[in-house]
Amino acid sequence: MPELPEVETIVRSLRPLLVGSVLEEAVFHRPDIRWPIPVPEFKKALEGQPIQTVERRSKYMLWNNKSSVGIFHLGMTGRFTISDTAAPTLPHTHASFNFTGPAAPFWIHYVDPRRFGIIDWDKRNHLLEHKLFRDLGPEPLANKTLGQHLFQLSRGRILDIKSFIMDAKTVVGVGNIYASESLFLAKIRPTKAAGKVTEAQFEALAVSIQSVLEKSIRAGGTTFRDFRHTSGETGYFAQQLAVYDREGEPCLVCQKTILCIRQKGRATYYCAICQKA
DNA sequence: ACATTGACCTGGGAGC
DNA sequence: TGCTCCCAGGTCAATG
Repeated sequence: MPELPEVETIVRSLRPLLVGSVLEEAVFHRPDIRWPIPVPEFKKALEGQPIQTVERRSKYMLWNNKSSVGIFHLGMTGRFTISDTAAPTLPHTHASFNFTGPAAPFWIHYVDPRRFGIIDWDKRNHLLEHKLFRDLGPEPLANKTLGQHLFQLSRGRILDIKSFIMDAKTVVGVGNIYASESLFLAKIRPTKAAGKVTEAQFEALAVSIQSVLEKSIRAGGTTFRDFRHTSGETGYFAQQLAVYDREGEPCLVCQKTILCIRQKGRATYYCAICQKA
């Protein structure tokens, strides 16, 4: 499932295709995924108009036309496929979007077996007040003050640092894989209370979050079970993971066994030797 | 305000 | 082979 690097990779691959193309028709094969899709409103706002920009905010992909924005979240198992036909090629295809433009007409299919994803829309100038966007924290990439932001926001918090950085109100885009990976890189124990993490540790953590996300984007995103690029290739960042999904295997730094614990029901991987503080 | 838990779904793999 | 159980990359809503 897509974390931030996967969504960024998908956005970069779809952008050249979509920008300047006209969304002729949006077809919804079922009216609800995670939540009901506002089908008539979406069609009215997006159909018949050229896409001006395609961007990512948090793990959402946004299709902007002159006045409206289409909002897409891929949940845990979502993907887009590109096709030259209207017929869905995969099971669990919940929506299909027909584009015309400079090149031949094409269809983008939205596929999400588990239906944890979201399709919505808003007026472009209202997006920041949208329920899904108004409480989001800052983007982690190209953010020079991330360390300070995390430090100040964490004072007094007893929540463990791993859950703290996974909360999108703290900072967006740090999912379960990259939370474990960045804490390992920064040598911070995942169970430590966020409020006890020092300013210097947060500076190191900010650097680690950024480097692990950027490295994954360069590699085309992590792939485990569900994520594929729109073109169908798998990403290959998984080969570079230091601790995630490596329970029982030796730490790449000290050779001690990698441990797996649960925090808020989610698996956390770490090295007890390298992550003492 | 903050912390914790449950809920939403399907599919794949492990174990019997 | 077939059944059951457990797990999965997210995040919102409801509850203390």
